Amino acid sequence: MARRATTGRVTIRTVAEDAGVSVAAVSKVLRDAYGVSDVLRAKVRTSMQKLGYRPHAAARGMRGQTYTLGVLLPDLRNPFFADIMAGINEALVRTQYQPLLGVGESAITTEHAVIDAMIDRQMDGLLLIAPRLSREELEKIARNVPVAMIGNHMPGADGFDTVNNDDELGGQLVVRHLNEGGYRNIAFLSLDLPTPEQGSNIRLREQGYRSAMRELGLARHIRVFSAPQTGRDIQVAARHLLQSRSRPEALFCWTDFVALEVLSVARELGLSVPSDLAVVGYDNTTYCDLAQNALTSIDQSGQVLGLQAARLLTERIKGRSAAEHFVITPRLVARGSSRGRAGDG
Amino acid sequence: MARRATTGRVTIRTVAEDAGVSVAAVSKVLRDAYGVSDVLRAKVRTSMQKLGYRPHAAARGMRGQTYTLGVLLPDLRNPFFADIMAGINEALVRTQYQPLLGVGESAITTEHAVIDAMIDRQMDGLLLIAPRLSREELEKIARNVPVAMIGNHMPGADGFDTVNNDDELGGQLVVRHLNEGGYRNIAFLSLDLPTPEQGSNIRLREQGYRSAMRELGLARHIRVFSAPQTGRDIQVAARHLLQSRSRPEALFCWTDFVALEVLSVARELGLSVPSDLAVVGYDNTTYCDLAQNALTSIDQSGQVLGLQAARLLTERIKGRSAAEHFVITPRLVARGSSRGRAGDG
DNA sequence: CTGAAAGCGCTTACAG
DNA sequence: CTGAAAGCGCTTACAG
Repeated sequence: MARRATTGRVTIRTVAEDAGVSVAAVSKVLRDAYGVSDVLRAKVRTSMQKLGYRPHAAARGMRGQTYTLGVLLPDLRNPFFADIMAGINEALVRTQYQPLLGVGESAITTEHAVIDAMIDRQMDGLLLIAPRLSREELEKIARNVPVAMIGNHMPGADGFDTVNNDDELGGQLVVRHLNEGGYRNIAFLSLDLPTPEQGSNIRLREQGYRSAMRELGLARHIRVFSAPQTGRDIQVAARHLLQSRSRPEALFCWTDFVALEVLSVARELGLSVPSDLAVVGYDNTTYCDLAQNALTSIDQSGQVLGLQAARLLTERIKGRSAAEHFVITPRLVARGSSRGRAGDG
Repeated sequence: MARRATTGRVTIRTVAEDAGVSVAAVSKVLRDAYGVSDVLRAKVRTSMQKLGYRPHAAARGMRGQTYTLGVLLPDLRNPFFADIMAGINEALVRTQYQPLLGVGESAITTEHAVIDAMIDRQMDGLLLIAPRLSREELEKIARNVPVAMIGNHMPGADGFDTVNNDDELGGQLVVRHLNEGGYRNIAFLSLDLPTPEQGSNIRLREQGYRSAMRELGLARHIRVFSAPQTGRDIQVAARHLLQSRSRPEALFCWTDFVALEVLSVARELGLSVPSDLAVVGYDNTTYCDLAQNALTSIDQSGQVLGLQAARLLTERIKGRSAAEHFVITPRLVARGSSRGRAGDG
């Protein structure tokens, strides 16, 4: 254990010796850098193959890149994030970059800890999915490391890129669809947030809901409720809402998971969907399609969001500094949960 | 950009100068290593705080540990993995270790790529969740890096630790429960695997199913079907099975997600659950509890599995070399989907 | 208990 | 196009 000089590890130097070239030359081949002849490159490649060389990421990280991208997820329960990851992987396949995920647990302190850990590990870029962090905090982080963000509108941000669907339009699509089905008394079920950020996607969905209601002359029916994050608490809030005298005819929930809980409570209360109550979600996750849910939802193309964000991030790592803000058009997928009011169809 | 000597980064050397001690001393404080006086330690801590020092993980990785644990997940769709992660985080909070996740996409080649990437980044240990890799491959990886595995029984493996629930018992619990509800013609719906590993948890659930059927004198009813991974394909297989003349009275599905698809198909076909057909899943994920599913399932305490595995892994990193194989007792959670046969209740 | 020095495996100017 | 040398920020024996 004394001196590890000949510990068996195949390093850039082993390869250099085997190929009969300098260490610097091997490094250049490794990085696909400019200034090596094809002959030399071929020799080095052969030696690498033969010796089973694997670059030591920590050593690379000391001087150059780590070829690691940090992806921050709010949680592991929402299957929507799987769509986003599929897009990220699609963008990164055939590149040298490896995505590694951290879970923020929807808590600002945990998010900070995870982001710090990623920066400490010299990750080349950060892809933040629906972070709770404020714009100031994000700008600060983006000064240290390239950042792209999904699921939070900050069109004015000039330190990092954003990729979103048009949440306001999404909210409008829902209201118009429900109105066509004969529903008038439509409420919005939002998330109970300690610090409601202005540009958050939830807030924009609500704005879309409000503006469409007004447009359709339904301003008097505008009502916004909110429920916490976890299953139990959602049920309590939903039960309270559905048992009240002023129960709405239709409930637009900010995300699918909440809508599924509402469907559950409606069934327990003996309400029939969609005649007594219409329910609409957001994200169009796989569960919407099950016959027992048949949940109408907004598809925001998670895979495209992920693909686009990963591309913007790698561009930024390569040097672009002007911020880009990409917005996708959402699409409503109608299912049984909003098929029409009793007596209207 | 020429020489970065004074680039502003706070390093161990900056701290040493500020505290008026040696670089080696700071390193020792950083690692909580033996052989520093309380006075020196206090001085160093103060300087670290004051300067906002953050250890450079890549540099640490060059010589010692990276304090990073790699967690390999098969996919991001199954909410069961969120329970496991909660346990992992619980075990790691207040330690220096940071878990970072990679997604294997249920494909051996991707799993290999992710594991290689983690090893290249000098992660201190790997926590593999239900990997597809063979025992030989796992033993080989475990020779390079400490490994703990969840969701795959390999009691004989002596190179790494395993943490599992007793899947065979789980399978037996399901059959006994269904039998008590008056079901006799009980089938098992397994996963279509290219290379079915012997000790895989799915295989053990099947064994439990078989042995319990025999025990109850139902050997003649033993039937094992299988379906692929993805939603669409599962539905096709389920539809075929439920439309056949020899439709079983009860279907035990290897995991909740498949059971939810079966419930969906049953509803589409106009079958009533549980009188025409009982359905049981495995993992007791949050969706089981929704009224529209009311899915009976086996709870294998994902959080405990994760907690235990993370503990074993850190022990192993600290030096233990004897393998440990931990097994948890599963528990059946009965819900409406298996309440009893028509005419029996 | 404390510190000077070597070295981990790369990348980066720089000189040839 | 090619290579020798310095250095990234730590940890690790080793000597004092």
